[in-house]
Amino acid sequence: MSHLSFIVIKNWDICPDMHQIDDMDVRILTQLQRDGTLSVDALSERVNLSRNACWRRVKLMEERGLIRDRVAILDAEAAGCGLSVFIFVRAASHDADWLRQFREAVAGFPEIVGVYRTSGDLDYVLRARVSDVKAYDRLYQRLIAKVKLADVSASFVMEEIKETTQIPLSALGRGSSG
Amino acid sequence: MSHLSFIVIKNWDICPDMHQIDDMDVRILTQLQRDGTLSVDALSERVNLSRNACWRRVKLMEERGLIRDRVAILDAEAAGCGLSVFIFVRAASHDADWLRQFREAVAGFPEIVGVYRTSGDLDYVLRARVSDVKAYDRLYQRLIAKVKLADVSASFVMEEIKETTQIPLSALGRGSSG
DNA sequence: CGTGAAACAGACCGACC
DNA sequence: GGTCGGTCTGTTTCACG
Repeated sequence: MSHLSFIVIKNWDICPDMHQIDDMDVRILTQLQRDGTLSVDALSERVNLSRNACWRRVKLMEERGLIRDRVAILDAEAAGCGLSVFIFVRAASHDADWLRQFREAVAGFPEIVGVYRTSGDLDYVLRARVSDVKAYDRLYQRLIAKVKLADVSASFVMEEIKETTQIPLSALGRGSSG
Repeated sequence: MSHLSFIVIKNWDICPDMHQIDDMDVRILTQLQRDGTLSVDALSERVNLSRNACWRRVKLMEERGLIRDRVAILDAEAAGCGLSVFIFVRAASHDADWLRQFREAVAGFPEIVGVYRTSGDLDYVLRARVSDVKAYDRLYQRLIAKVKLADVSASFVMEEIKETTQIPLSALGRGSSG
């Protein structure tokens, strides 16, 4: 496997307009996922490419939407949102109207930082960030007031063992460390 | 409640060195959580503060670790990691040695982007990003080969309804929209 | 906190090999 | 893809009110 130095993107036969990511792109993206403040100069040095070629690649990946955005990541604890909660939800009904209502509800709560429909088409996993259990309860009350839910159960995060925004690029074509 | 315009940080009586975040800081952080590429100039204009004062606040919050880092956020789909999975795990044993082993294992897998110990002290929620179900199975096999686990169940994400890195600052002192 | 300014770094974008 | 060099924008740090 090690003679394959390029990365194979899934769906490239289905999506012909999807562009290939090569090894150099992976190196650049790996750096930018770690530190988005890197100057093109510093970046080009780390990935072993000229300033200009590096800049062109970054711009291209930004245009294509591969690099979606650059943001500041805050310390949740220091920002007063030290309590993270997973909320497991079962839909009260199955129709499009309910889903629309649910979408609008969760979109309106900044405390809810993630909402995922999971396999089964009935279950949802939510993630919220609040200051404490009292704040969670207020969120819960406001949520169920806006949308009908069957079976809501919360799991409070005691410890964040790992948490990263980095999409795993090194594990695409081959096995990763493990 | 609406007469309280300042933000109350939890634990400020426990952590006397923790600094207060005022309304202006919240405005700045809100902007930077949305767009980390904002120049100090553009930022100061949006939050209604002078260039220099704005710059001083940003630097201070960076020093204090409130602004943990600035990173590039990639499009997972375009990066070939379109499948997101929640993995629910029960620990096989309860001792410190197992936990150490578990920590090291998950740290070594870039596909595993989140690991949370949840209330009960026995349950863990993991989140992984992989290219497809086959890649998930490979990850699963490698994971259970490294660490003993009881009850592993996976939930595949069919749809990401909401996903943000923004810590909810506006919902700290008062109720948020909802 | 605000202004202004100066010195420097970095982004951006040609032209060319 | 690499190099050169220009312009312009943005950062960083002054001094001063």
